[in-house]
Amino acid sequence: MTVKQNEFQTEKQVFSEHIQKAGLRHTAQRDLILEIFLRTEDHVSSEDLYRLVHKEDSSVGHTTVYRTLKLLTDAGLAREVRFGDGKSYYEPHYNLEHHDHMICTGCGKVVEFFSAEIENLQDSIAAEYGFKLTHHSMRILGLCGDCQKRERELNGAASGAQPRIRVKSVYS
Amino acid sequence: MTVKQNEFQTEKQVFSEHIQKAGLRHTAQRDLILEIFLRTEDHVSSEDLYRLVHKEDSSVGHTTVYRTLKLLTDAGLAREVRFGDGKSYYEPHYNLEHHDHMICTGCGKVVEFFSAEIENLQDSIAAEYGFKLTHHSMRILGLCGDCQKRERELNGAASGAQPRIRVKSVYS
DNA sequence: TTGATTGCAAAGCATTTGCATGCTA
DNA sequence: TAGCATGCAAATGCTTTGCAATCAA
Repeated sequence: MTVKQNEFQTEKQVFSEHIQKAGLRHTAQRDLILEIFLRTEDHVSSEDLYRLVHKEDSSVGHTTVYRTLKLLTDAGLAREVRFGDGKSYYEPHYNLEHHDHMICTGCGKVVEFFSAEIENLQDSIAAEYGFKLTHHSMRILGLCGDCQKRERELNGAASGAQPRIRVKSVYS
Repeated sequence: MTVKQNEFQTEKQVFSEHIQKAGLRHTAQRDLILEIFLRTEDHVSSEDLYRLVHKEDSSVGHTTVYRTLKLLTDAGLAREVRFGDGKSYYEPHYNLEHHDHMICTGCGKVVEFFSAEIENLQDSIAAEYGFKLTHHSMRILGLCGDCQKRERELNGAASGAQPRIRVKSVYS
């Protein structure tokens, strides 16, 4: 494969350790899937990742990608997010600052953001109810600037659903 | 049917108006589904609501419940929430103060809470990115007090997944 | 050698859709 | 009467599972 050997050393190590601790096995498929997953930006669905992996090694099946994404999530290397379309998306998680998502209902654009104040408030709310917070997800749905503009231009014409586009994320 | 006639007058009116404005039709099924939906507490899945409705009128089909829940959402009477198990849940929305959810990953208990500070922060974040916020959802996942206790008692025994129980909500 | 892992195909779910029939306006 | 609504059955789309073959340790 065409993958550089010394990228993502830490993540690979975390993965190896998780595999050993859990008594699982090291396989070429898992390596490849991890490697390609770590190179993704934004949020990949299992299907997205499957296609990427399949391009490099067409012997890897859908099922393995599904199973490996769960494994990566368990290992703390991936985070599962849902945007409300019924699918699961995954994003590399390790050593990444936690963030939340704002999604445009017009074009599907996803903006990632982080707010320390909101994080703190979530902690105190959890504490208030005696919960030990493990993680959380927050989604803000709205219309992005472009879509507001487009809506003003169409003005009144039933705009219907725009094709769902996922653009490169914007970090705050 | 055994439904009291003067409950939920406002909601019924909102529904009627929505139906008229959209050029749709008034049917016995829609009335019954709305009526029963408004009497639910917590969050019902389409399946849950179907069973409740079916008990009163066994001629009502699954499909109609699905379609009516979407209609109620459009009319602003229902809110769709997802807890991450792949299903959609709905809760009566009209005239209810907005709230978010905290979910116990041990027993599935759902606590509803509201934080004005978080609401405000969400507004400013949306504004910062030029979004016109329409709605949002926030889920906090963690272990509730009881499950923490149970975990401490089992202490080390692989606890596995507890049966998923949905308890009556706690309002803040 | 042992048993975890894989990929295929099939099964499971929740949800949606096609279509003939029924019913509202 | 026109055409929206209904309910059934079938289709869809994502995810999971059963299983025989494969492969890591």
